[in-house]
Amino acid sequence: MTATLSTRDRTPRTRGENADLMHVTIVGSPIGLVLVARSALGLAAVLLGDDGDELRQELRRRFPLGMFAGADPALDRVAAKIVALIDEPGRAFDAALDTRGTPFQQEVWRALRAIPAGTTTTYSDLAAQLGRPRSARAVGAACAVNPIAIIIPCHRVVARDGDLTGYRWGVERKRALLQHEASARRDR
DNA sequence: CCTCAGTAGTGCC
DNA sequence: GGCACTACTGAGG
Repeated sequence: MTATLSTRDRTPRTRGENADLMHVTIVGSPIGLVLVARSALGLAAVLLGDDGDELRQELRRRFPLGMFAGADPALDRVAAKIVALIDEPGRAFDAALDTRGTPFQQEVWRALRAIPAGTTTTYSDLAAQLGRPRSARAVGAACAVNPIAIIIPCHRVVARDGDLTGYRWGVERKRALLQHEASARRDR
């Protein structure tokens, strides 16, 4: 089927170029700091890290022309939901997303959202699922630039041999997320 | 354990 | 259009 993108479709060169305003906040969580950015269209970034300045730099790298403002009530609610989702991975998250990427990236990110908490898939399985069985490496590259951690659960993709391979925000964080999701599922 | 080739998508020139 | 990157994978040493 043809991908009908519910979010804005941008070419690589224009990614992040619109200079719209985003509200930004940084909150603490069991896995470190979480930067949350929200545009008028929805959640635009969830970045993980240990240092607030580094998180702000990463946000700037991803949205070179973005204009950033402090927290607002809608953003606070979304941030609280995200932290809750880290604690209870099975929880639903229904807020709108403003994902910006190439059509291929959008496809990959959409597929990632269908991976249930407590389970994993592999880069090659995901590629096959998208009808591109030889694109495992490209899938990995798309995961690596996922702008919305946790909500787009790229941490649930592992190598075919079970190795965690990589995680934009640290393999140790990926391991922690997966272990917590596995145990949360057992507890149900 | 290692290297290597084949591979698709992306970004920079 | 070219070229050098990847969070890949399977084969071979």
